[in-house]
Amino acid sequence: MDDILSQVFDACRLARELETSLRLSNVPTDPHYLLGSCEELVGAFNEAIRRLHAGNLSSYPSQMLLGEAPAVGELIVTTRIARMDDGTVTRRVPALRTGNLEMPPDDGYTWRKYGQKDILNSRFPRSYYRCTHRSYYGCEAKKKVQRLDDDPNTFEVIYCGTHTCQTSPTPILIPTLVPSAIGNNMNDNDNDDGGGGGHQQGASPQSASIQLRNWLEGNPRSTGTLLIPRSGAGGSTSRQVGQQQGGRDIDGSVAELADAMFNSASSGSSMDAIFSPRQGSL
DNA sequence: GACATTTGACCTGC
DNA sequence: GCAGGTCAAATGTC
Repeated sequence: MDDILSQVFDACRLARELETSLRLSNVPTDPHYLLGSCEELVGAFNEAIRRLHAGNLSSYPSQMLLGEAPAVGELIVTTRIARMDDGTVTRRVPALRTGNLEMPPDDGYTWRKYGQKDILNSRFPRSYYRCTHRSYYGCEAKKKVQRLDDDPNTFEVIYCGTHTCQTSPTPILIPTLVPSAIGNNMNDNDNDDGGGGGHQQGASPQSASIQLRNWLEGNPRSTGTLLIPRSGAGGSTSRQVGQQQGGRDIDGSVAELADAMFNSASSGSSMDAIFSPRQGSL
């Protein structure tokens, strides 16, 4: 398994190198260079996928293999979901092995941490988050995140309230670096929330993240399987998606692009144009 | 400067 | 009184 992780890390490293290269470049990027870089990226991820399908899936923790068999290109994180009478939803989310174990896998929303509390008889503190857009949209969504005592690699995430920020009529502008990986899904979601899914700040990865989240919620809700749209290896370490400062995150991270590409695969989106759709080989 | 996290203090319900 | 949840000032990051 380590070699697979190494391969994934390598692919992420390539993505970051490309990102850095693009950021440092003040001149229009050579299409041939871009093509070569993207092909190298895709090749690296494909290699990781190939190795995963070469029989290594059995090394996953059993809880990550619940539900349907993964499609090619899918980043699989399976959760156990419990819906309470009071409207709260509790999810047990395995920490991504390639990510920061101190952080729960991103769920596509943008959260602002407002408190942390040591809980009686718990080894790990509980963190309290509210939607970043509370002040703008009055979004009352909150979540509590706590690592399990008996399984520090698993987070218990308790969602309270629903997001209202996504219903803003403001159209989403996708970062230029993410032209199609998100766009296909965006159309799907426009049907779901009335052309919404809108968010502030125009073209930001945050918007892309919300789009991903919208798609994700529309997909696996009945299966108890949650596809976390982003791995810790893809970018942020101490922050979650989009929690960079306003305007500054306009540079779509190539690593995020890679993640978006990865996670878009199962919906038959543009990922299919990159990775062969459900290649059947497993 | 704007917005993030941290963390001790405060509030509330049991 | 205690534990969980929230507030808000201090501080950090970009």
